[in-house]
Amino acid sequence: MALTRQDIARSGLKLLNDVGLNGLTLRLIAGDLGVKAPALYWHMKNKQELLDEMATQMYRDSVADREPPASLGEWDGVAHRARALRRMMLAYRDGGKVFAGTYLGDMSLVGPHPLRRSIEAGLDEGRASRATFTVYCFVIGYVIEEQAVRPMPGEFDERYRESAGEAVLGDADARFEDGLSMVLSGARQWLEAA
Amino acid sequence: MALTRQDIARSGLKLLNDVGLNGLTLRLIAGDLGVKAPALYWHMKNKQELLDEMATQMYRDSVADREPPASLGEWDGVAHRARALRRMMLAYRDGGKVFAGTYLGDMSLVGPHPLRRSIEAGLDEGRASRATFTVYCFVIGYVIEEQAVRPMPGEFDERYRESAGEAVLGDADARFEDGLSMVLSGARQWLEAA
DNA sequence: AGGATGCCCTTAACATCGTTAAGGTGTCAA
DNA sequence: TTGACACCTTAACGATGTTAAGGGCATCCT
Repeated sequence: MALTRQDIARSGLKLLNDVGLNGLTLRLIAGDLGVKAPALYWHMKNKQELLDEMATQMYRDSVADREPPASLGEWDGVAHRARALRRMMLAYRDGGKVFAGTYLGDMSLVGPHPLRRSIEAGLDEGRASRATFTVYCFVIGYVIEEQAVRPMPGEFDERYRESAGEAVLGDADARFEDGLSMVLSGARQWLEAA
Repeated sequence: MALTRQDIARSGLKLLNDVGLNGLTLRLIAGDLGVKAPALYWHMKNKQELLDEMATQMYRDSVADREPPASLGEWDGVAHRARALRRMMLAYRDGGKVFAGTYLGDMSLVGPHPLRRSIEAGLDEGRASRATFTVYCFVIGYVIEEQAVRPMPGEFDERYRESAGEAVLGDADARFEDGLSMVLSGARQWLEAA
């Protein structure tokens, strides 16, 4: 059967864990799909488009994981999504670099605003977006730094052994929770002071 | 006169604004320095080491700009450094991607802890580091997203025109100040609740 | 039925990239 | 004078992203 852009993106994501972003080549992906490299150019116009599709695909695959239980309050939902976003990127080697700053093809994946209920109740939507965007930026930045030190869970870039401080070396999950709670409470209070 | 690692890094940073990270080639840098590409391998063992040196150099060049006036309080100093960190990355096309997650060669450039006075007065240093690291992550994440939409000040990636929200499209400086004030107050309160 | 029309892929090739091997030129010390 | 070392060149390698040209195979029109 004919290839689809999603097939290609999935193959790219699968291989990412083995070879990393630098080792990810069109010929490798094509080989994995039982096809020659130029065939990919029927489905996408260059490699950047493949990377964008990979980012879109990893976002798509994690949409269910990201959706918070309906029982959660809005801000617990924001925290839930932030953790899911981190999990998503950590699932792939260089996942942060692949996802950060790449163009998301299918914008409908983003879904309704996490603070939709408050917005319907009168909260300024622009301010609400700025607040959640701040949380988003923190997650992106944290994971990129995290993956620089730990390319994969369990691995460790030894160069950081003595130069980096405890804030980046210690238990990464706990450090993330610390930062997240700072950002969340800061964003929340910023919104309430209006 | 003989080349130095700093010469090479500076040339790389200068060319970055013209050709971007993807267009940055060893032969291009070598040509700019009046030298052939393999000459660079006398000074560094591969291209990644060049990128690390570039990150180190841009950090080095901005150290004066980052130092807050002595009159400022500690948290105003943290804000001052965060703004300087953003300016540093925005000064180069793809500056965020170059700097984020690259290994900083000269760790002495980081300087003393921004909250040094409070630490000497009894503040837990580990917690203080986690707080400032959170601010750092936000700045990194924000600038990466910012430069994805605006490769250079004044330019604009048109693909984002209709898909992205106001939080990323509007006045980037003002949006950064919003996010920064959220993160700062959140971090500060997290520290004080100990 | 038969020929044209697209879709999806292949083979071949290109320029350019990071990188290595080997060797040259200069300088400075013994 | 000779040797060693620092710094660079020339030549070349394999691999990469990308393009050009064409082939097989289904589908639809007449």
